[in-house]
Amino acid sequence: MLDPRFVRENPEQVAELLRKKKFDLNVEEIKSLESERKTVQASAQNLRAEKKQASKQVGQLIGQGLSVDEAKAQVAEQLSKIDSQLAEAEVREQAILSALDEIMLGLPNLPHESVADGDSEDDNVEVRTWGTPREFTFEPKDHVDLGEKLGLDFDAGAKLSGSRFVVMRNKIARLHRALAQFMLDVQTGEHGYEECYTPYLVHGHALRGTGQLPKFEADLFKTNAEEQEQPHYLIPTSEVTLTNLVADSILEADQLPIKLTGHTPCFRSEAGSYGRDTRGMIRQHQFDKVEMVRIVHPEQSFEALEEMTGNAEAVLQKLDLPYRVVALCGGDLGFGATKTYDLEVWLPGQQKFREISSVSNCLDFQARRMQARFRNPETGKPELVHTLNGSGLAVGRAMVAVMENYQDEQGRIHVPEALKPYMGGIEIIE
RNA sequence: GGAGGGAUGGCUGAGCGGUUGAAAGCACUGGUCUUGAAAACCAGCGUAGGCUAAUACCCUACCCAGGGUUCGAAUCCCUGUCCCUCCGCCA
Repeated sequence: MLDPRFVRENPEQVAELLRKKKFDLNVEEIKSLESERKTVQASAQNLRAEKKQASKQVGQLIGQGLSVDEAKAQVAEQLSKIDSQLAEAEVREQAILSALDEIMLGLPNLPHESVADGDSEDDNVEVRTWGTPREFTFEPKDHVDLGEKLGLDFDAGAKLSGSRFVVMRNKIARLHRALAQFMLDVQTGEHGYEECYTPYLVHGHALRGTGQLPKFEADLFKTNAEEQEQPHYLIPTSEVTLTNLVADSILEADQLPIKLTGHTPCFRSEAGSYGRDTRGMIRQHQFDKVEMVRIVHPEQSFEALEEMTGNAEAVLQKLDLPYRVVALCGGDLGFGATKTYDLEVWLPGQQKFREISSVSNCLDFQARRMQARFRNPETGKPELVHTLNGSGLAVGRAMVAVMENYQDEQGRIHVPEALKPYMGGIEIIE
């Protein structure tokens, strides 16, 4: 959430910035709701003050020896007048406040000044590339063709759960597990992240904290939808659980930065992407990811963004997979992010770079929703922290990249050097 | 699944339905004292909104959340969430 105060004091400026993100802010609506809020709130407050006075008077009269009924009678007429006015004022007040609240919760984060203009991923800016795509002496296959004989079974996934699910078997399943273990070891052992195991099901408030709710409910899987009970949602990423670990807390300055990582499955309904990437495991309803989250001092978030991007890159470099780093343009930037770098790995089967990691700085956008603060020693006051999150990396897509980049003419996969310690002696997947 | 207990300010922890936004202690901040520090003593110390030149007054709201009773609710009732104890079941 943006600072409501900033929004109402600078609606034009906010609208201008949000245009870069392709978000249309209705400035007039905000202005009129705001001015109405002020007048309604002021009158409701005055009425409450009067009512409070009257009630207090009853207490005082009783203290002076009047009976309760006599004391009540003294203020009855006055009170009934106040009550009817107050009831009306409160209805309006609540309607306006919830309308404003809904608008505020729906506003995306403001893009950083360094973010380029643009509508889609085609306008993202390449920052750097690493590695050289391998020259094949044969026609490289994509992971679906390669996986057919190796244990990557999309038909079995569909049989159990429908489209966009997969079953992995044998050495492919092992490779998938090895990748996750390897990534977790890199992030904990070499980059100082604390390993976490977190729930895969969360309450709505956690999703509200990181920004998936209320706006993106359609992208989530929801459980026990029967009314009454508070529903659980399957996490779309462990950014949700890792980041919300600091919700509703006031941290000491010396606890920062907090660096967390975890390996979890992620569940996405992929609403609105019916036609995209229907082949293979690029876009699944369930996939694994090793996530990185940092909770930092507000002055250090951009530095942390660069570092975290490097932390994700390290995994690709160790796997010797060519990739490029792009800075997302305004139109491609996510809801909570002010700036995002995507890592795109080279896929020989598609002859394309494909997203394998996304690292974002959310500033205080999530912290404000979560009420995650730290005590600033300079002011002695609690202030909002900054949060960042990034994939380090998406396990399924990393496996796709390994398969396609390490294939040979016979359709076998040669296990990358870095993964050998995790493969129990398996060097070739066939 | 069943039976109980609990949720109060940064923390611990009081709080007969009526000047209680809330005792006390700790922590923190300023001061006195001291060569300095500690101790001791004094004072201050929540958040948000409104008003305002103002981080000054004043007003309103907030004692887990949402409803309700009442002239008046931190205090009574209902629902939800979370935590704890016991029983049952269970990997």
